Amino acid sequence: MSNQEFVVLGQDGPGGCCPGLLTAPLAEDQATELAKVFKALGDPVRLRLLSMIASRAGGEVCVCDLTPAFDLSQPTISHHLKLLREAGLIASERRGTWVFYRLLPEMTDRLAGILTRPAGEPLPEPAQAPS
Amino acid sequence: MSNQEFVVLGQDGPGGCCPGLLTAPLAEDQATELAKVFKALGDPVRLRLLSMIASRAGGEVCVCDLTPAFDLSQPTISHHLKLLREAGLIASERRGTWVFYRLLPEMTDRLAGILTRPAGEPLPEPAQAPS
DNA sequence: GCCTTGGATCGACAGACGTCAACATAGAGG
DNA sequence: CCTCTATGTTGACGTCTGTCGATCCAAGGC
Repeated sequence: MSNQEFVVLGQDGPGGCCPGLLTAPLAEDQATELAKVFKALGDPVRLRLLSMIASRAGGEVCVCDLTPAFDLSQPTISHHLKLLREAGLIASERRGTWVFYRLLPEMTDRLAGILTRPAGEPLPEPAQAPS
Repeated sequence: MSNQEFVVLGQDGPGGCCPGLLTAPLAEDQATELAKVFKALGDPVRLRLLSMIASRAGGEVCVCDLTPAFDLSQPTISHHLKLLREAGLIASERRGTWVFYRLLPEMTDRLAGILTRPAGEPLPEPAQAPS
């Protein structure tokens, strides 16, 4: 069950966290890895699942509490949970009969950092004729 | 050209910004709107395009500077730019012969806020048997 | 007017994605 | 061992998405 295929993401610069996406042109392979995570977030069902998991007091949710919240079959929910897990956004653990999911805050933190622009952004000025 | 179909997103609570996604279960229509934006980010080409636009000194990029950076046809790049525009992430403006794109930082700011968890997150404790 | 150049749009096609029913698997409890 | 419940996996199906070539529109220069 704990076979999450962690997404590694082209690492943070040695000095601080996350080059940015908004500051540097973003290399091709970094873009590919990042896109997988954003793609996992690009579905309403998965967003709601993640939201339900993350906002749960105690930090863990049983699948049996997630499934009835949707008009979807159980295999479909399971499929979406798998995608979120493969994206490195959540982790699962079996305890007895039930499987519990919890948020992996490292990934959401990373995304938030990637989408945050640096404080001293240069003021935009109209560009001239291009090259 | 300025016909960006702004994504509205179920609004921020009156007191502060962005209920969170990580704090409350996220309503169905909010999830749908949010998913559109994340889906726009869920492609390596669009991520690189956004990155190139956002990191450009001056804040604006001509399409003619974006297209040659990819091994893709010009219509394909134009298609991706359209999706980013419809997601509310960028805006375009024609000046003379060329079309310039610029980042709309409101949307990336909003996403960053949505992915940021509140400071005092309760410590996760193993849950008991579910309902 | 015509031609050229920069971009957007259209139509088509292969591949990816969301969904389901059917089946498989893992514990719990007889 | 057998059965029942809770989840994951598989195979199939229709739809959406990324890509292209062909075409069209806008602006400039002749």
